[in-house]
Amino acid sequence: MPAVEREIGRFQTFLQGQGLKLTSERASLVREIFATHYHFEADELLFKMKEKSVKISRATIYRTLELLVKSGMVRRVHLGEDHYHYEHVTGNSHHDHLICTTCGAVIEFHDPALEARQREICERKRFTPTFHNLQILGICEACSKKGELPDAPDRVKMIQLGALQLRK
Amino acid sequence: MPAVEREIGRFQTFLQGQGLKLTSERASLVREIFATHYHFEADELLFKMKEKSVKISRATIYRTLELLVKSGMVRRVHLGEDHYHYEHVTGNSHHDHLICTTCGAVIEFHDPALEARQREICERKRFTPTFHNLQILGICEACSKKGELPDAPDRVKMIQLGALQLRK
DNA sequence: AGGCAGTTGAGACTGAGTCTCAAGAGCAAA
DNA sequence: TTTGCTCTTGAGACTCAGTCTCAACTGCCT
Repeated sequence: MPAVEREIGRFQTFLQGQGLKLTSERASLVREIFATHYHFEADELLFKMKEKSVKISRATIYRTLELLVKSGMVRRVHLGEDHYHYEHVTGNSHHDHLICTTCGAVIEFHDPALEARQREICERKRFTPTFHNLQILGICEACSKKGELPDAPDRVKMIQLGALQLRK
Repeated sequence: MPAVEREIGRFQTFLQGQGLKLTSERASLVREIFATHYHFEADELLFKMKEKSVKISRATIYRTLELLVKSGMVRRVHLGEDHYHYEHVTGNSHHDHLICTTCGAVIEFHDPALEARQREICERKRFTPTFHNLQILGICEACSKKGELPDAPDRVKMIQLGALQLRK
């Protein structure tokens, strides 16, 4: 009765509607995605499958992810990185992200008032929204308690530059 | 007198603070960015400079963009594409984006109520925000009137082709 | 003049993501 | 059973934005 099997069923229904088939590769991917991951990257998935000795190629992973995104079961999100992350969608719980620039933690939240306000803005601009994507970057509670600063390497560099100027 | 020259001055001040210099390459880039562009891509900039016979390398463009981002004069934004876009920051006018998935139009908006709500959310999660990034994808007024369907990335493709020719 | 940090362009490199192509699987009609 | 068709797959070539390296150059300081 695991929920994962239900997700595989949902995917199969979607595929059939498109005249496509649920293959063993596709099923393993759905199983992997819905069993353990929350936010993940395509290559991470490739690695995990290889670890489990499930033979599946990079191309198939990307192709399946595309199908999953089309089916609405998986979402592509930006997490402030220079490449995509994915997350599975359970039910219809849309949410947005707080991203800690110090430790990389990702905190999810959902706020109906925020969504309502966005809809108002769209109406005012006569824009028909289909999807949105909000990331708030900053420092999480744990990191601010530790007093850590974001972007440490830059700071170090600036201090070094400062020292050089002083010497001169 | 032109605002552009003031921006160059601002950049120079920033650079000096870091023990760096305002070179002619850096000045031309700032001039280009603040004169005409709003949202732009790095390769687009490379193309424009070549068009104007200003000799400047890809590496220098990326390096200068990085400095401009550090200085706070330019912002890196995601516009729903798979690579970065940049926008210059005038004053401190933060804004977010409505992005038409049919024609690629980008509509800016600023909504204090939305920002206030975001601050409330952060407070509740004890998260210290430094920056946020909101894109709402959908269909703009003109396109919904025309009844056009999303996903016609011709415009983007043309820019990529332009860049490709340049590259070699 | 010599030293030195900062800067540059050319081009090699990286790595996520895409595309191509030949081979295989499954199914349906003949 | 054979033929034909569509879907699917893996291997690996390819793309392209972005990064890195390195030798050459600049201009300032002593």
